[in-house]
Amino acid sequence: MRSEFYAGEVCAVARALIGCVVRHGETAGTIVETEAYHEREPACHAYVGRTPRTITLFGPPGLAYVYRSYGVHAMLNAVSEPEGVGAAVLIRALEPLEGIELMRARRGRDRLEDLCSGPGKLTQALGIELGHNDGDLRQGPVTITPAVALVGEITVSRRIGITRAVELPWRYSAMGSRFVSRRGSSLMLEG
DNA sequence: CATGGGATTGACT
DNA sequence: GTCAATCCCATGC
Repeated sequence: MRSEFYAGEVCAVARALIGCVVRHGETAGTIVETEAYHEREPACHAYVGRTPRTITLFGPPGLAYVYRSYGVHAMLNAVSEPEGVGAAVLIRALEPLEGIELMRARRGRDRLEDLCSGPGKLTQALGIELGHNDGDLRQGPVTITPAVALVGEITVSRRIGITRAVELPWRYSAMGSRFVSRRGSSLMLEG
């Protein structure tokens, strides 16, 4: 991934990440669902400004922002937009690609569709933890690399699981993929 | 220092 | 459909 890739407008980055590959150790998956978050809207953690929690979001583009959700799950984001702007793309679902047996062991599930079809599931399947916060997604240990296969049509819809700025159509998913997360509005606002 | 709220998931009714 | 688990950290006193 070229270094300026993540410096672009966060929704463009979220769309462009569909089809790219997330890898950690021997596990990897193709991104099929993302959401964009930006400091100017209240659903974004960076909305409150720079705090110990959000400082990574204001760092250079291409960093991993990993935080704990509901005290249980780790969430993986790609810091986007130029340094100084708090924005990131939440990686919400992957199509399992490599290390599937290890994913099954970590998840305690067998079905391929149950391994990475949600932001908390994919971090568990790939072994991504809070300690990966602030890491460089171009260097590893957690990496994102460009799409290898042709990327099909992308569906745009509203973000899932938030209570503020719910109207923004900032969720992107691979049309027809059986590996996307299942919850939330299925309203399609754009092809 | 005490409190409260999640960018979720899985089990259960 | 409902609900608890569980912890980081922003906020307010």
